[in-house]
This record gives sequence, C-alpha cells and structure tokens, in this order.
Amino acid sequence: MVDNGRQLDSVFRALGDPTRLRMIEQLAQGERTVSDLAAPLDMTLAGASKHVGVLEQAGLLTREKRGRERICALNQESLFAARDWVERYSAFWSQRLDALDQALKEDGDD
Amino acid sequence: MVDNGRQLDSVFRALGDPTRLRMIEQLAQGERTVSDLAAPLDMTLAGASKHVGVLEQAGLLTREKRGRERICALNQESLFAARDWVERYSAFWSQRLDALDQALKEDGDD
DNA sequence: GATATACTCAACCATATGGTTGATAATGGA
DNA sequence: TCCATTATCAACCATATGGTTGAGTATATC
Repeated sequence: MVDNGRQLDSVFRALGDPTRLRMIEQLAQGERTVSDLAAPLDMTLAGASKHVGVLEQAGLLTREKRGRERICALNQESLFAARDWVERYSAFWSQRLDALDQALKEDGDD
Repeated sequence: MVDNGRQLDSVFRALGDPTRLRMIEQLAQGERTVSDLAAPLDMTLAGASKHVGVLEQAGLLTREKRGRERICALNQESLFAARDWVERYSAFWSQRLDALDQALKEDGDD
C-alpha cells in the first residue's frame, strides 16, 4: 500500500482548474481521446494535452496508446483519496458543531 | 440558492497546497487564531496570514476579529460542495465500471 | 503613556502555471 | 508512397503563486 497521504495536495491542485474539472466530468461518462477532451475547449490541442498531463501526474487518469490515439480513462483511486480526506475532515467539524450544540442546550437547560 | 457550481475550482485550488491542508486539519478540531495556525509552520506570520486569506477567499473558513486576535473557523459549505462534486463524479465512474462488468459477465454467459 | 502582541498590508523576488507557436514522431488511409 | 490525423515536445511569454521583509494598525498590559 503506497502512502498516498502526502500527495493529496497534488490531486487537489490538479482539480483546481476549471478546464481540468470539465475534463474529469467528461471522463466520468467514459473513456475519451485527448482530442475528445480538447474539442469543447477554447484552446490548442497542445494546451489540452498539457492539462491531461497534469491530471495523469496527479494520478487522476491513465493514458493508453491505441493506434495513433491516446485513450484517457478516470482512475478512481485518486478521486477516492480526495473524497475520503474531505469526508473525514468535514465530519470532524460536524461532530464538533454537534457537541457545541449539545453543550449549549444542556447549559441553558435549567 | 447561489450558484456555487462554478467556483468549485477555487475551493480545490485552495486545498491544493500542503500548508493549507494542514490548516484545515487543525481547524477541523476547533477554532484557531492565525498565530495558532502559523505556529507549527516553518514560515513567517505574514506568510501564514496569506494562506488563511486564500482559504477565506475560497469560502473554506471565516475569520472573526476578537480583541487583537482573529479567530478562524471552518466553513462547512465549501467543504461540502467539494465533497459533493467528488462523490458525484467518482460515483458516475463507478456505475460505468459496474455496467461494463455486467456486460462482460452477460456476454460470457453462454 | 509606553511597550509588547497579533495581525495585515505593500512591495518585492523567484519559481510555477497556463497558454501559445513551430517542429517532430507515429499511425492510418488514399 | 504521400498526405492527413493524433499527439507530444521544446521554447517561449505573461501572469499567478508562495514566500520574504519592513512598515503600520489595533489591542492588551505594564
């Protein structure tokens, strides 16, 4: 088991760009070539390719050569790692709010 | 209902830095002053303050002046927005994998 | 009032990032 | 074989980012 723990920030950084978010949304619906991903974007193919590279680097997708195309596919693991982190820390916070709530309720309970 | 939808990327970008991830982890345990957040970091207070600003800008925390201190507290909403997005698109992808699985199974089912 | 504390702001610097163009490689189809 | 398609690479540019220092503003404490 790899320690994904401390490159989570690179996953979030990769998601921190509207162009790349769109790419992920595309890929959630199935495999896409780099050209497919580039098509809806107002950008050169080379530019789009660089974005794909960032997502690949962060482990969010895989790129497989098939003929002269490169087929991109989502890689769940990184997405799940991000989800787990966010869930964990928003949950912590929720618990604290609940506890605070409880304390206030009991305090005003005379 | 505000359209948070299209500044999600700023939330992810804010999370895309290890220093700021640590800050969020701190804040998940309760309110903290800017100095509290800065203490464990190898960085000037001014530097830490800028990071807090980024998180505030992205809506991930609120900063409230109390005496000469600024009390920082997590703001669930942005965190939840991030969680929801990630959950949604990783789920889409899972469904596709399941469907593919099913199709393959049925195909080889003679 | 004088001084220390907590923090922000502005200016600055080095590096990273998002984009372009032009060249190149590899594959597919006429 | 010849050309078009798909994609990457390298070089370049402008702007954003992460950090610093030095100064300034409130607030607390002596």
